[in-house]
Amino acid sequence: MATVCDGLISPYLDKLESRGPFSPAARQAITDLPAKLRTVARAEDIVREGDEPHSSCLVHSGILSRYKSLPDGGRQIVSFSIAGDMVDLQSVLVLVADHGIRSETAAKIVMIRHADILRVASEHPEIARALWFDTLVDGAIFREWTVNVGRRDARSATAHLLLELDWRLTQRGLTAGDSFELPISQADLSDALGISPVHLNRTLQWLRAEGLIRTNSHVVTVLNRDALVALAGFTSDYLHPEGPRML
Amino acid sequence: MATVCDGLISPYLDKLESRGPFSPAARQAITDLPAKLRTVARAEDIVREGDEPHSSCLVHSGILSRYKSLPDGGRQIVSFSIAGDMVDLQSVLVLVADHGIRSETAAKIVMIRHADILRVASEHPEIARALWFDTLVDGAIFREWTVNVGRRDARSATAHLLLELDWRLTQRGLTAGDSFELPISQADLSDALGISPVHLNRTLQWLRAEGLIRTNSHVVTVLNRDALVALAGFTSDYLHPEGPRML
DNA sequence: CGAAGTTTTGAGGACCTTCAAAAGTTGTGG
DNA sequence: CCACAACTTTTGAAGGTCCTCAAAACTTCG
Repeated sequence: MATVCDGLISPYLDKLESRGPFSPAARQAITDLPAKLRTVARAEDIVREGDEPHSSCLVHSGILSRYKSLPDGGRQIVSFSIAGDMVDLQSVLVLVADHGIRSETAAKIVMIRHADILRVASEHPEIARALWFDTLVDGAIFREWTVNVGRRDARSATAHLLLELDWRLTQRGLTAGDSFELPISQADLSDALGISPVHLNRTLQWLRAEGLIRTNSHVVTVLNRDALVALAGFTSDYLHPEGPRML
Repeated sequence: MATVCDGLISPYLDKLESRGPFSPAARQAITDLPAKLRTVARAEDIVREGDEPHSSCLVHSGILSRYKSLPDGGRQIVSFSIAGDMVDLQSVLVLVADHGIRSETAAKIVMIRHADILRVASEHPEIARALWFDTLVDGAIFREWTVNVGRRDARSATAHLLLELDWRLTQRGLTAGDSFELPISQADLSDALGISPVHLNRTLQWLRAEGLIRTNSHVVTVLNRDALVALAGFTSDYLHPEGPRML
């Protein structure tokens, strides 16, 4: 189930370096982080609310969700994590998990111990800054998500979610032209949008009928990007591709 | 308009120290941060989307909001900041603001330059860790906000917002028994809840009629806390009063 | 091929919105 | 200190978005 390998961190290192260079020493410290690869099935809980995890995880492949549960059994997904994302940097400093992490698809994840993350962060201020920045972009995504469920109707919210995923997947080279895989059921997607599965289904039908998207067995194709962007009111600004302030 | 004074940082220092002690040197470094007091009127923009601010601000008194605007003129408030909160730690590392900051009431704010924050953070790893933790709690509040607008109906969402404010104000000693001041118009509150002003008005009337709260010229009194907590599904866990992991 | 899960369809109803106007409150200047 | 203007809260009514329940059609997988 869990094996120790080299090079497991490189997707995350790539992501951090796309935002600015590291010194050779810092680069090496990240590469040398002890990491364990773990394979998880679809719909598996990785962290439950109330847990006190001792590791963060990096997505190697697949899609994870971060979600909060409600007393009535409802679930609100607050973000999706894709390959190259460090999930739950939160738990490095916050002892008790206030939200759950679950695999929405079968996935491979890389476990990295908090103690090791804290060590490299304190030894290399540039790493501390990169991790802090990553946390800040996380926050920006949460804010946009709030706008999505709070102020956009189902059509533009759905369009916005698809465009965010498309944009982030493209950043990692995980799209093929205007198409990307999204092997997530409508029921789970509706938990991300704060709407009912039935209504999401009708919304998707409308997006297809308008010629904005096509879906084929969990492959989404953007057919009319301009119209979709206009409907969603999407800009990638909040994802901060420009990277952190450099000193 | 702007004056340099001593002791302006102490409310924030108190907040950070409530989560764990600092070394004397770190404590002094925070106290010595150059700060300027600024008085702002109600409904004044402090940061606009697209700005590149060079300072973060600490709330000395009053309430600020962080919000995102929509193409159609709509507005979604994603959090309120009260006395002792450091607002926009985000902009320390993120150059371009992806959201606005506005005074919801008349307020006094303390401006602290990013360069100074970065300096003390890099000189004192314990400060860097405290600021990172603060950012993580910020993220937790955004997530809960997403749940509020996404999965709770107007009644429980409103109850939840009031309880969050009550809890945070109590932490700072800004409540009087079960009452606290909330000098914010219903129109602005509805922007925080993602509902229309008219519907918020009816929701507040319902909360009053049920005997859960009383409102008197912008003073909110919690009359039946147990029922309000049950309605909202509120716990303070996500606000992480326990503080960060200690090494 | 059967079982389990997922998507789709239908219908009725609840929640929330919009528009418009009245009633109440606050702030300011004469 | 009152009068007026501006703003905020409240009320009413009609309509749209979205929800729930329930069942049928379609996929996927063992």
